[in-house]
Amino acid sequence: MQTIKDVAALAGVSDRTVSRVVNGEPNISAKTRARVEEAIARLNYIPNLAARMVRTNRSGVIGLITDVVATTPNSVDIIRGVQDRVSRANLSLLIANTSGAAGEEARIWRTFQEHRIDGVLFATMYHHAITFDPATHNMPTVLLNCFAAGRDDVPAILPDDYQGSHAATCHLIAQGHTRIAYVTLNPLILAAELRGAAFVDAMGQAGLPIRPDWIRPGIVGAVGEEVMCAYDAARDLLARPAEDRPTALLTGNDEIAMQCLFAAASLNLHVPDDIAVIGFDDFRIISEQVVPPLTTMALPYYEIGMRAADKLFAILAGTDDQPTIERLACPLVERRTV
Amino acid sequence: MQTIKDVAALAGVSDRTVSRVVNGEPNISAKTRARVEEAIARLNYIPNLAARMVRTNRSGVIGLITDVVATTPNSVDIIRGVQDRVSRANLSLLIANTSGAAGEEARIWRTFQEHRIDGVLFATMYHHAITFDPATHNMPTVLLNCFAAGRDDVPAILPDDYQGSHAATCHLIAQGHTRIAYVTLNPLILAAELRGAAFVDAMGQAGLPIRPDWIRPGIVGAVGEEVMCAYDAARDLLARPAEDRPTALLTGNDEIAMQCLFAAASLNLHVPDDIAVIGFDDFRIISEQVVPPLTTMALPYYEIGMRAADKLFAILAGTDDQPTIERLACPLVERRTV
DNA sequence: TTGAAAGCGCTAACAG
DNA sequence: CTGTTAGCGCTTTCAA
Repeated sequence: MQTIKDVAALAGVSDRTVSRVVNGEPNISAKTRARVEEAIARLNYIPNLAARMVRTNRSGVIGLITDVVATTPNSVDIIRGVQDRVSRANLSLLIANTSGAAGEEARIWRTFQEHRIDGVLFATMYHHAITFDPATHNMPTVLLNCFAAGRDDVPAILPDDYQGSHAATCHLIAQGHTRIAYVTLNPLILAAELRGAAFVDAMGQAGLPIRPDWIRPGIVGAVGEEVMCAYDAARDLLARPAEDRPTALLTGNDEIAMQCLFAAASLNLHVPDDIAVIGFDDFRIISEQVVPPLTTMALPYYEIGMRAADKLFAILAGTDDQPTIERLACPLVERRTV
Repeated sequence: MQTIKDVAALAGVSDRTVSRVVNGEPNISAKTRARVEEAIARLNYIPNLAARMVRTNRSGVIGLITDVVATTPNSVDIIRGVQDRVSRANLSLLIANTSGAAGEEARIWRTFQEHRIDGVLFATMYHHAITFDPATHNMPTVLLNCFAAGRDDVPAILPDDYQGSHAATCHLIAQGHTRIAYVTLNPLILAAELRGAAFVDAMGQAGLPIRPDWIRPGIVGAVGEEVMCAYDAARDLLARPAEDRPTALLTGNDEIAMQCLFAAASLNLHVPDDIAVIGFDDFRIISEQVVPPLTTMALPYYEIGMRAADKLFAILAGTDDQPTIERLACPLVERRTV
C-alpha cells in the first residue's frame, strides 16, 4: 500500500506538503497542488485513517448501538436515517447489537472506546425508558426511541405517540365518525399509555362518549411473549347489529389493524363503508399490502435516525440549541381503510 | 486518556511488557502480569486500536455494504447474523448503505480502504445477480444474497430458493393435495424463476398435473414499482364451485399469501379446510399475525449473515474449504394454514 | 509557500 | 521472562 512518502517522493515535495493537499489546507501554490494531486492519482494513494487518528485523536467514526432490531422490521429505517446523515457528514458508522444482553452492551461500549469513537447513538426498537447514566460511559450520546429514566439531561429523539394518536382520532372524527372503538396495544408498554391518553383526550375534546366496553386490548402478555387477540376482540365488537356497532376502529398498531381487517372480512363487513379502520406505525409490508391498503399513522423512524445524528453532530460541535428531548410527529398516511 | 506508558510507569515495567499483557502474549510471569493488570484497572486504561493498527496493519474491522435495506424488513436478519458472528470473533463492524446509488457505492469502498478494512461483506436485499469484479476493489469480499454475474470465482452465500419451493410443494402433496394452484412472485425476478421451476419439477415428480390457468402472477410490474394483484388472482381461483377449485395455494411470498387469506375470508372459505395456503420468506410480522398464522418457508437470512461472516474469516485465514458459492436451505415453518 | 524534526500510541525485532 | 530500539503513517510545531 502506498504511503504519503511515496507520493511525496514522486511529486518531488515533502510529505508535509502532501498532507496539506490531502487535507485541503490553504497556502499551497496551485502548481504544487496539481503535481501532488497527479502523484496521488498515479499511485492510487489512499490515506491511512488510523495513522491520522493517532495524531489528531479524532476518529471520524460514530458508533450506533441497537437492541433487538429484528423484532420490529421497519425500525431499520432508524439505521438508514442515521447512515444517510453520517455519510453526508463524511463520517463512518460502527454498528453493534446488544441482543438485549447486558454483558454484551458493556463489551460494545468498551469496543467503541478502543476505537476512540467521536460519539454514540443508542437506539431501541420499542419506545421506552432505559436506565442510562452518561457518566459511566463519558461519550457524547444521543438516545433514539428511548430516554433515560428519571433524568432530563440526556439528549433523546422520540416519536410523538400522543400527537399521532390524537391526530388519528381527530381524523376519524373529521370523517364524521362518532362511534369509535379502540383496539389497543399491550397496555404494559409506554406507547399504549401515550396513545390511549390521546384517544381519550381527543374524544373528550370533541364531546364524544367513550364506551368502556369499546376499548379492548389487541395484544396481551408480558413484553417479549405477547399474544395477539385483536382478531377476537374485533369480531366481538363487529358481530352485532349495525346500530349497536362502532363505525370506526382505532387500533394500537398495524398488526392489530390487520387482524381487524380479517375480522371484518370474516363477517362480510365492507371496509371502510361498514367499518373504518386506522392503523399505527405504518409497517409498509403490512399497510401497503393488506386488503384494502391501510390508512395509518407513520412512526417517523427514518427522521428519528436523521435527526439524532444531526443532534449528535451539533452537540459535538457545541452548537446544539434544541431541547434536550425532541419528539417527532407521526404523519397520517391515507390509504383506503378510512 | 491514559496510554500504555502511564500503565508501564505505574506498574514499574516497560511499555512492551504492558503490551504483552494486553495482547495476552505468553512468557510473562504471573506476578508481573498481576501487577500490570492492576495498573490497567486502576488507570482504567483502554488500548488505542488506531495506534495498534498503524503498527500491525490489520484493522480488526469488517465492512458491511447493504443496498436498500428498507424495502424487505426481515432482511435485517442478515445484519444481525453478521453482527453476531463478527462480535464473536472480537472484530468490529463498519456499515454503509448504497441507497442504490452507484456513486455512493464507490465512496463507500473508498472509505473502507481508508479504514484498511480486513474484508467486506456485500449484501443485497433481493436475491439477484450483480456486476462485480473483485479486481477493482482488491479486498477479500463475500457476497450475501447476490452473486457476481457471469463468474464463479466470487464467494457468495445464497438462499436456496429452488430447494425451498420444492419442499413447499412436496409438503402440500404429502398432506394429500393434488389440486395445487400457484400464485407467483413477479416473474421478472430471479427468485420467481427458481421457485417456479421447483414447483413444476415437484409436481412432475409426483405425477401431478399442472394447469396453466392455475398459475397466476400475484405481483406484476417493473422491479421497484411492483403492484400486488394476488387478491384478485386468488379470488378468481377460489370463486368457483368446490369441484373446480384448487385445494391448496402455493404462493410466491408471504405478502401474496396474506392477500390469498383475505380472498379466502371474503369468500367465506375456511383455511385450511377449504383451501390450504403456504407462504414463502417467513416475514414474521406477517406470518405470525395473519389469521390464521401462516405456514411458510423461511428465508435463512440470519444464517446467511452468519455463514458469510464465517466464510470471510476462513478466507482471511486461508482455511476456506467450502464451495465458492454456498446455498442455504429454506426450512419449513409449520403454522396453521396447511 | 514549503520543509525538517519530533512525536502520537503502539508493536516488531532483537538483545539480554 | 523482560527491556531497548526503531519505526508504522501521519500531523504538529516551528523554522526557513
